[in-house]
Amino acid sequence: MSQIPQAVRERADTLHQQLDDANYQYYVEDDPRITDAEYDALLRELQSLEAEHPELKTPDSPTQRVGAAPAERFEEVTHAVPMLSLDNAFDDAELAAFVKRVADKLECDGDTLAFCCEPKLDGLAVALVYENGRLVQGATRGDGRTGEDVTLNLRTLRSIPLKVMGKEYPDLFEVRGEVYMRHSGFEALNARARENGDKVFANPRNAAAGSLRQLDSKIAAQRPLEFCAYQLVSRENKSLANIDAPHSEQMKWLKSWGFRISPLLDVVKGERGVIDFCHRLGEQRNGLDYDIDGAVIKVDSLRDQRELGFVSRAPRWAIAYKYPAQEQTTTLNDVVFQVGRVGTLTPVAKLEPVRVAGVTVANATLHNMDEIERLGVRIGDTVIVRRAGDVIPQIVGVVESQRPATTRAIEMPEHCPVCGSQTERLEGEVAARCSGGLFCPAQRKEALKHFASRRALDIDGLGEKLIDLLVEREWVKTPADLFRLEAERLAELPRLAEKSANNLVNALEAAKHTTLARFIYAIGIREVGEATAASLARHFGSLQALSEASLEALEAVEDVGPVVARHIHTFFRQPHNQETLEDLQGVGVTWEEVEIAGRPQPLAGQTWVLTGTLESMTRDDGKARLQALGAKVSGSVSKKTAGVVAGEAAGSKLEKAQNLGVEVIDEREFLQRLAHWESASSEDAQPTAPEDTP
DNA sequence: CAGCCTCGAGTTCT
DNA sequence: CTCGAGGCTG
Repeated sequence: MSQIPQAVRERADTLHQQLDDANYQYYVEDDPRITDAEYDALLRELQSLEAEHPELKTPDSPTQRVGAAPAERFEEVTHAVPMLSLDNAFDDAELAAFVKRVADKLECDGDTLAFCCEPKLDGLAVALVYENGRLVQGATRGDGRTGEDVTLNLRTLRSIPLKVMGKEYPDLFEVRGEVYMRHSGFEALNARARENGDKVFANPRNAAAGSLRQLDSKIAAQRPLEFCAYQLVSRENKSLANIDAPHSEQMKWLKSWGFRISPLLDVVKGERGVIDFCHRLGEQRNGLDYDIDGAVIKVDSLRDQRELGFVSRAPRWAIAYKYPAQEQTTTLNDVVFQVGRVGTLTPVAKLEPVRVAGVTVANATLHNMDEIERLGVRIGDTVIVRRAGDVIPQIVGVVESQRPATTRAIEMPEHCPVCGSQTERLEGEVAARCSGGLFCPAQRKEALKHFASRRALDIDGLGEKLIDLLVEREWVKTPADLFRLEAERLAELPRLAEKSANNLVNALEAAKHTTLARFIYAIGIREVGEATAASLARHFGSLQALSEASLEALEAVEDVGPVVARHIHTFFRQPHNQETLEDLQGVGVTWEEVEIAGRPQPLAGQTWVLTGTLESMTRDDGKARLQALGAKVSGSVSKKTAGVVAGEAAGSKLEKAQNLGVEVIDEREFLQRLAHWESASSEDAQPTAPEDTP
């Protein structure tokens, strides 16, 4: 010891202190004072000093957060004070009942009773034991009575003080809290894993759990784990005079000792205060950088806590308020393959029905075989289902620890489940397809649905169920057959009374007159959607010209390259397609071949994007009016976008527009500009030309 | 040839 | 809405 020069020792102490302070500022105060690079430089300097003088290397040195040699297994730890679970409350009424129960038992006024409230982080509970201010043990909750000794892993968390700050603390105490991962850290971790081809984690909670249970603490050290304290358990009190201080007071001590506590922690009064806190937190929830699954409400007074005591395994003085889960686990019962309009086979998960964020989910798409492989999911597995900001449920992961012995692999069928044709997976493509074409009833149904859909011929009253029926009875094989349906015959169908049969026939009659663009879209050429169909209609002006166009002529059209040109070219040269097209014209389907032209188009060359909900019109109406002014209307924002119209509840597109500095206007401004543009463009228009919007 | 921009296709539940 | 892939541009 004595060989170490005084200056070196002092420098080491300073570095030690600076690094501890930096961790405290970053993790406890949320207020980084130095950059990551500066932190690393200080850490490296201390490491080199310690390398030269190993005596400087104390267990509480910041350099010791890098992890130690891998362990064989975790030792079992018995918690001196059991880590109990909490009762749950799922709504306001249950919160109110909790407050009343407590007030009645204490024989006091519930309205003035103080409760300490904080978010319930979605992570793993751990207990840290400090002796003489130094971290000596950290353990998982386990079953509440015994857990696993994960001290080496926990030492690597920079938000856990290895030595507590200040001087006033008990000789022996325990801090309980949650180990969790922030979204930002989780995303970065998964991005790295994806690059290295490693397994990605389904959610921050699983990532935190997996990281904490790493036997190699060097790996744990590289995981962005954090700790947030929620309770002080004093085992021995020699230096603190008032260990009976309210819970909220004790949380302040923890903070002063260098622990992170929730910045959202609040002391409130009575039922009103508790309920308001939970509602406020619910509103903040989506904006947080970490997952919470609810709030924890505790009676603040420790004396009251003691008086209330416990019922079986849960304290009477606390309750966990749980938000409806956005994520649930359930069993994957089966996987079926659905056949899409162009024959794409999509694996659909059949789930044991489970309530997720308010609705019961029984089906979820698995997209394709790549996704199945990525998830590593098998039939019979327990899977994690989420309904995030998006409404559509997705399977985000597998709970491998709960895999039964009898799971079955998911395999792409060799034959189409509907028509029995061979399936094929083209080189370089993710999807597999049924090769049956329109011979396959599933593809025929989907093609007809597409034909009748709103953006195509818009046949009112011809829904999914009816199409299924018509195809199964073989009344309809091609779109042209639709127009030969008769009301009396339709009325024979179950659940289709005379009135609706007549309505349908009328709707079919009305749909016969359409535009060239809609017609091209409706016939369902591969890779030809709404936008491409409109381009083709503008460019060729008639179906005749389009059907005779050479590959070169097709490629000259905007948005059409070799692949799409090939699809179009082939389509018009298939005999059955030619027949159907002739047949359609034969049964009286007509369209305007000449597109509206000649009117000035003030927005020519501009691309606009509509997002959110508009009050005075639908998005489609807005789109049509913009298009009539010469604008292109697209679904995604880029730096080439001329402007974005943001209605109510606009989401990611609005954000992207703001990031890219694209002009964003609200509905009022949009209406004013429309009026202006439309009047400007109608000045020169012929007086007889009607507006194409009401 | 890479990277950006757009379009097409598929999707759940009430 | 999101993903994947086709088309276009620098």
